[in-house]
Amino acid sequence: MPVASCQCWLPACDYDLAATLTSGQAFRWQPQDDGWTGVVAGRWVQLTSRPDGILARTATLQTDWRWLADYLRVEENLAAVLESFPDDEPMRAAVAACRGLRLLRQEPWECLASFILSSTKQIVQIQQIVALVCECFGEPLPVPEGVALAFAFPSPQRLAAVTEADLRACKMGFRAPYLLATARRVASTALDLAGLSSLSLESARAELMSCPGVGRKIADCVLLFAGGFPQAFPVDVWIMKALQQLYFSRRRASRRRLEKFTATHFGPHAGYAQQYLFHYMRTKQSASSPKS
DNA sequence: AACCAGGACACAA
DNA sequence: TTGTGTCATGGT
Repeated sequence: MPVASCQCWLPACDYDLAATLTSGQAFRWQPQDDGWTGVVAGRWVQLTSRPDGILARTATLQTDWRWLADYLRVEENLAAVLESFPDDEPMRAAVAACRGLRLLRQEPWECLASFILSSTKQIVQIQQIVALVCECFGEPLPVPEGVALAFAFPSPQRLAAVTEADLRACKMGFRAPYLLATARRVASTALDLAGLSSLSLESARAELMSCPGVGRKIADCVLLFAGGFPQAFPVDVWIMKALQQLYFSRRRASRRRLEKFTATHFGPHAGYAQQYLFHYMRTKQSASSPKS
């Protein structure tokens, strides 16, 4: 049966939708026509960038669009965030190169599961694995006519009920037992993801790190991208490279020293600054690398 | 065709 | 505390 689609206009200035959706924080967005399609809060969505806002389209009737405005954080004052960054050369360069890049507010479970799958994988591969997991175990969603099938991200209960072999069939390799064990922890309510935001940064981080396959970096990704902790500062290989060559050139700082630096130097929106550095390093490299 | 990817973990020294 | 090997897969 044909599904009536529904549209909404979200005003937003200085919002680089493409950079935001491809900057390695969310893994379910794919380009389609002149916009992007994905799944937010269990709904198929198509987003199209406009000079002064974002055009959103869903497959079913929506009376309240807060779920999407919250996800996109369209109400956030980006100028205030950028002004809180340290006034140094690396941050000036990153902001100049990535202006309009935003942080999203994702659902904790999908974010946690996705980043467990992210370890030692390129962003393209993470997208493929996550897509497979959704196709295999997620509930099918209503989509407009003529649009490819879409699936919800599978619940922790659903993943807790599958086998490690089922997960390995999704090409996730050694991450399969990690995802399975964590899904079972969340499904059994041994880990309360919704309650993380009421904890201190340190306590919330410790809670996440009690999950198998979740170390400091993945925990900080979940805290920053879904937990509402603006000071969480995930350090991956790109950020490490940025810190070494932009802030500690040839001084070989200790891990303890780097930890203190990332926790103090970048201000109250350190996680935002981190995302700018991350995207800056990645796009800078691909721009200078030869293409076939 | 090597090298490396939004790491975590057990185990050296 | 910091260094190394291992894990699985495939993009560049």
